[in-house]
Amino acid sequence: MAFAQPFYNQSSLLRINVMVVDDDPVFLEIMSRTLEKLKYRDSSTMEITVIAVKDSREALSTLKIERNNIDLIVTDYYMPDMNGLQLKKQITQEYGNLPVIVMSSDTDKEHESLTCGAMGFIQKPIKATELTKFYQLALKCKRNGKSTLWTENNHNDTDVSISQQIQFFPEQDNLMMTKTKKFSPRPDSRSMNSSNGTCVSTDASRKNKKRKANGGSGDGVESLSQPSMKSKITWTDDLHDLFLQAIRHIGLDKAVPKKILEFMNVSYLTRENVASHLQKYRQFLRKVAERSSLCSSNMLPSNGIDSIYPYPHTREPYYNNYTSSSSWYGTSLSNNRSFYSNPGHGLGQSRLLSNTSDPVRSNQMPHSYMNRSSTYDTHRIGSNLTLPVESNLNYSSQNVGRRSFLEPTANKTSQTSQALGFEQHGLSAINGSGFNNNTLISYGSLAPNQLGTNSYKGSISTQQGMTNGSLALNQPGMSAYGSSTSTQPGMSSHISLTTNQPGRNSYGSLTAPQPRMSTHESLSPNQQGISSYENLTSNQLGMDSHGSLSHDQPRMSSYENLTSNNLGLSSHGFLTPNQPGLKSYGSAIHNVGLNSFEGLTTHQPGSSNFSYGLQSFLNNENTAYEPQPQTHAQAAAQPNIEIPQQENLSLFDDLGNINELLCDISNFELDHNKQQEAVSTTQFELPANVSTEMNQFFSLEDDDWTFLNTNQGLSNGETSNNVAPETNSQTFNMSTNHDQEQDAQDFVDWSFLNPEDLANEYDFMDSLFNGMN
DNA sequence: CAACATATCT
DNA sequence: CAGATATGTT
Repeated sequence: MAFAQPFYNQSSLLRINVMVVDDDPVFLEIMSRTLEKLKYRDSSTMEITVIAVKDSREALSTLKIERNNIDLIVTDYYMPDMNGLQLKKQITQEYGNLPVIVMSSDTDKEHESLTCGAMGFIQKPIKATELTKFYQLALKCKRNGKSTLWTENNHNDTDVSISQQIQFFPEQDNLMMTKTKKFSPRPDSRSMNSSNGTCVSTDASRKNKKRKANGGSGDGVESLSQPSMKSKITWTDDLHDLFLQAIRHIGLDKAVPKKILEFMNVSYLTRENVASHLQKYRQFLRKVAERSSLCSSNMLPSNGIDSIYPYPHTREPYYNNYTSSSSWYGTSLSNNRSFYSNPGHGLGQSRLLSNTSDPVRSNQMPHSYMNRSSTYDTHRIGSNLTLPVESNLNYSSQNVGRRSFLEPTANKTSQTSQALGFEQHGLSAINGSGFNNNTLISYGSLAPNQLGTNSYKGSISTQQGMTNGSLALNQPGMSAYGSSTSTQPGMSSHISLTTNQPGRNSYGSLTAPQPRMSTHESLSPNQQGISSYENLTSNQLGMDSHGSLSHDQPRMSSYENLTSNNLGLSSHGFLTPNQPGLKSYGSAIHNVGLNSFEGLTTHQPGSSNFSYGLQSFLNNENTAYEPQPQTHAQAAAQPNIEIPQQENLSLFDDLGNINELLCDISNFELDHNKQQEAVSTTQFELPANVSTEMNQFFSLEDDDWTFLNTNQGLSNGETSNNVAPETNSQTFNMSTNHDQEQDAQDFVDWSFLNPEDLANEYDFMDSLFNGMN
């Protein structure tokens, strides 16, 4: 790698490595040269390296190799293939939260950039003097240990002088110890345990077990000449989503770090990383569970939930699923059980989940608010609380000046209250918010206990109302356009959802125990009353699927492959044995009482072909069980069966854009190993003769820069309008270049059903089947 | 001893 | 606080 050496060949040097990405070669060169010229005057103290790359692809491949050596990334917005923000997201996905500054002549991109997690935005053309700010930022990030791997050796002192900032590299560990007492390395604990305090061998092996920066297999090529790259990984939402997916997939009680790590398949993650995160996650869940049990009497009454999900059998698997665990999760869910099982008290969320025009949480959220904001639609079952994208994203007009984009914690109550008609609650923020606000709107991180919240980014528990970002536990009645995790009843989500989410509507992956949902992607077991457009597995009652289905799914309707023991199914694809009462439009074998429009094979009594099939099905011929061995291919083919195409399904990104789901999400996987091509970079060998004063580097002056999250790397300070799948593999691409739309829902959206339809199982199924016919 | 859980540190 | 690291346990 052509530029790698300069990173390592100095013994004590503050190195700043800036990567500039721009497809305009002229600008790129000017920019790079200027940056190089702005080297700090004392080149023995600070060394600046500019890596110039011409496009996003090259930027990513460079990062593969030098991820941990890049302190700052400056990217143009408009570039072919992938714009600067897409690049940012991709970087975040693959390498964590590196500081990215977006450049564009288009000031309209400023807000988008900051919303999407860019650390800064700068308008082209750029004055040379402004470029020093890049170094300020790079230094700041480096100092805070947010951006690069050198965190272990970094001070966190905010007032550290530049001389103290000097970085040492591992091959100078001895030097480091003598020069900076703070940095005395600890003995390796395992070696201490295992070898009576003799930490030499294991310490060495561990210390030098460098994770490869290029996203390789992580096989730990040891090289004493390389620095120990122990970066502080950032659990971005995307990464956390993957983590959650892993937990879902493995099973909550069986999810251990190693398995999670294997599932996640993220090259730069270590088992320790996962273990640490898992620990925090468990703590989080426990906290939420405790809160839930404490607050359940008035915050989240099961009344509303139960009244919508009246089937006891539906609720049951819910709780039984995890009771084996004696860990935190068992505790958590047992709490949840009581949480859901207790008779409700009619406050708040039950109204959200009910078909009533009464005020939702009348003590907190007047009906006028609901009407005015169009945020809630009380007539939707399961609270498909679709957010009006326009109103949420329209920062102009009357909301200007009322919203804070950059001040995450300010208590700006009543700033938006008038717009929301909501007294002194209802602030809005673009960045992280961490307080107990009612009805706030946030485009950044949100913390617990935020009722009626609307968020575009990481949000955690007990937020009732809605969100447009990541959601964690116990968020009833919400609508999410990002990831959502468990125990979120009555939600609508456009991305991944995990367990225990009844009455939901999802456009992404769903896992077990989610009754009465509608989804457009993969679903796993024990999901009753679900409607799905992709793969479904066993034990899903009353479903409607447009993808593969497996066992034990009574009363389903499917448009693709079905396997055995599916009672009362309707299928438009292949069916396998023992599916009584089916209706099929494709191949079917061993089916009892079915109605088929294509090839049927043996042991299909009471079945019918197209000429009279539908009627026979409606006549309930599965009760007239008469074996009628048939030759295959006997039935007439049913032409032009309308099968909803996966390609037509839509996903919504965090900002409400519709994204076409082009590929099967099951193909989605992280692949950090691809694209190993050589990195071509341009280095500029210019004399460092531009003297820039020290204080220039450390004083941020007010000008037309906008900075967001100078403490980059904090996951809650970041925003993004995309989620995991978007940024990753070739097999799952969503374009963000769609106009904002909201209503392209070419599927059976159960959330639009009348609540009474869902209150009765048969009515419910009728709705389903009628919809299919 | 690897892997896990938990405690503590930064 | 989030993530890393140390320590105890299986």
